[in-house]
Amino acid sequence: MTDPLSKRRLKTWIRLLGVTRSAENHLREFLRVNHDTTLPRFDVMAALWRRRDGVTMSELSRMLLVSNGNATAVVDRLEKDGLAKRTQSATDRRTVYVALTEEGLRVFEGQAADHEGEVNALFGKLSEADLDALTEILRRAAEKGETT
Amino acid sequence: MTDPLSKRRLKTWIRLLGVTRSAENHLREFLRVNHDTTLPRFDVMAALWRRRDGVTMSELSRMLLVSNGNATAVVDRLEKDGLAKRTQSATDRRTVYVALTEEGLRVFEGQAADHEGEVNALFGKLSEADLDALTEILRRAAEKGETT
DNA sequence: GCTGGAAATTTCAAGCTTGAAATAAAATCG
DNA sequence: CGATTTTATTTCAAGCTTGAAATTTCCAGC
Repeated sequence: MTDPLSKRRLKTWIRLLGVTRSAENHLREFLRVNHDTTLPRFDVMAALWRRRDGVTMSELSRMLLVSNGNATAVVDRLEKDGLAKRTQSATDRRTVYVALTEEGLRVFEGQAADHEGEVNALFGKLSEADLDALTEILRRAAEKGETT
Repeated sequence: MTDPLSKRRLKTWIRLLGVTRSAENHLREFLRVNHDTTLPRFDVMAALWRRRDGVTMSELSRMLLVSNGNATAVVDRLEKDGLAKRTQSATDRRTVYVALTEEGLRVFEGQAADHEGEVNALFGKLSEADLDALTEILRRAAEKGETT
């Protein structure tokens, strides 16, 4: 039988997508204008910053929810610009660790502070209660289980 | 002065992005496997279906929150596959209307029913109250005003 | 120690996406 | 009217992204 909430879930998903895209577009423009960088580069650098002691390419693509090939391409470009570097694992010759360079670290930290400010402004209308509620709903949404 | 909620807003935004990407990845795979199509094509067709009496290229890209060049490229491919067609405006020779063809309409309606079912399953854990709350929070988030 | 399968990464083609520049047509206004 | 500006679309280069295939290395079981 058809779920009576089906249409509402679809509509809400479309709204969610709209808000997310809109915020992404805003942040993309912000990073481009103020830091001459792109969202994918920023995302990769953020992941590398969060795991400063080293990440493998696979972990990186899992963290960012993108394909392996994608991670390879973005890291290639960051490496070419001297912002990231690869290191072969000593114990497993298939594995490659990626990390920010000194410069990458410095550059990212400058971007990150600004980026946080922009996100804060973008979602300035959300109160603490909103954030709590949203977090809880997102947690439940991520369960992707059956209809209640 | 620094906003005490700033870090929480950032964290919530990252979660929101994670849930959205995860759902998009799932739906992309679903459309690929079951309907041999892609998310961007589906999105464009959905917009054309919603506005069956015709949309201009500009309206289309605004609806989807993508660049003009992007809309052009996707519509080009849909047109090549006989799923969409362009028509010159009679009154303004700059303007182009896009619409689904008969086949496009038929194909989309098949995909859409399935897609809705998949979204419903994906967010099956969200109750009606959750959907109400989420919609309200998203509405507020979209206001992008100052901190309260 | 072999051998077959699993895992980590890269490569590649095709499609997606942006932002800027180019084209063309319409609107504004002196 | 004619010049300027605005609007609609396309084109293009560069970067992003996927999914599949290729490579290399490790691991499990014989």
